[in-house]
Amino acid sequence: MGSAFGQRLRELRRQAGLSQRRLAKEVGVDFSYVSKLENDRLPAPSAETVIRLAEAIGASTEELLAVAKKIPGAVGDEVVGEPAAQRFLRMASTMKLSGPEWEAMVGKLESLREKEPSGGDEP
Amino acid sequence: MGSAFGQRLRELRRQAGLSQRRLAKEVGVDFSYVSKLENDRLPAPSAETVIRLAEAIGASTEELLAVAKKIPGAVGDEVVGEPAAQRFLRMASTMKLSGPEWEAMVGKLESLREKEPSGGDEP
DNA sequence: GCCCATGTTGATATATTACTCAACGTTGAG
DNA sequence: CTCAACGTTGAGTAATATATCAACATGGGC
Repeated sequence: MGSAFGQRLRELRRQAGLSQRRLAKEVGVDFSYVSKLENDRLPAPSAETVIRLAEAIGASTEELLAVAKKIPGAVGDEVVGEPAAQRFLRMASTMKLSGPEWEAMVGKLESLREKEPSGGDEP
Repeated sequence: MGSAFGQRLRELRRQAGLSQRRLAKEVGVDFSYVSKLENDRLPAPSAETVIRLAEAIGASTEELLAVAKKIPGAVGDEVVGEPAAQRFLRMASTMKLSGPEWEAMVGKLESLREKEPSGGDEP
């Protein structure tokens, strides 16, 4: 199982009509690096570089981060400070949550705060 | 902003009645490493070492992982492959979820699968 | 034929992570 | 005193992450 990152990057770059060199220049990396990424000769780049790549080719940062299996440092650092967050992640991992299930959890997250903050802590 | 990891590790180790050398031996690291960790002279260890430390001192792995701000590789790799998971994490991060809110999300996770699988398509 | 834009490859560089090793200081028991 | 267990410190190492640089190959346009 290759990382699939390279293949997807190549697809998206071509859809954007960019050469490797042009893309590389826009995101600020060496063009040969892009080539190696597309051929899976090197592991996926840092989350920050993945994000710049996604932006340059007009793709979803979340999709590209997902295929790269990277978490932006800021997000990770912010999230993991709570023991309950650790529990949540471990459970989600062992349950192997599907995409739709994750979507459902996003929905729960939204509803967490959009309902009246009247003071009660459980509905 | 010290990492707080060192202080907590020291507390827990003392509660467990272990010397630095004894603990180090049990988890398989050098004793001087434990000393530096407790004095915040070095950043928190890898998630795997944090877990072994927690086990050796009889503490909650989740608490120690949380103060170390580390995610076990297995968990991270499992979780981040879904774009929706990336969205979830980013939202959770910007919302700065509190402990109780994370607990609530754990509850949602549990209820996700314990309710009748009415249309089950796999045995 | 020559150029030049594109893509590929091998060797190498730099930073960070995650530690170890050797030496030194302190304190209480015998 | 001395020695033994405990703790602290400075320097160094090994592995991984994250790339760069120089060189080469290919195909289309003039």
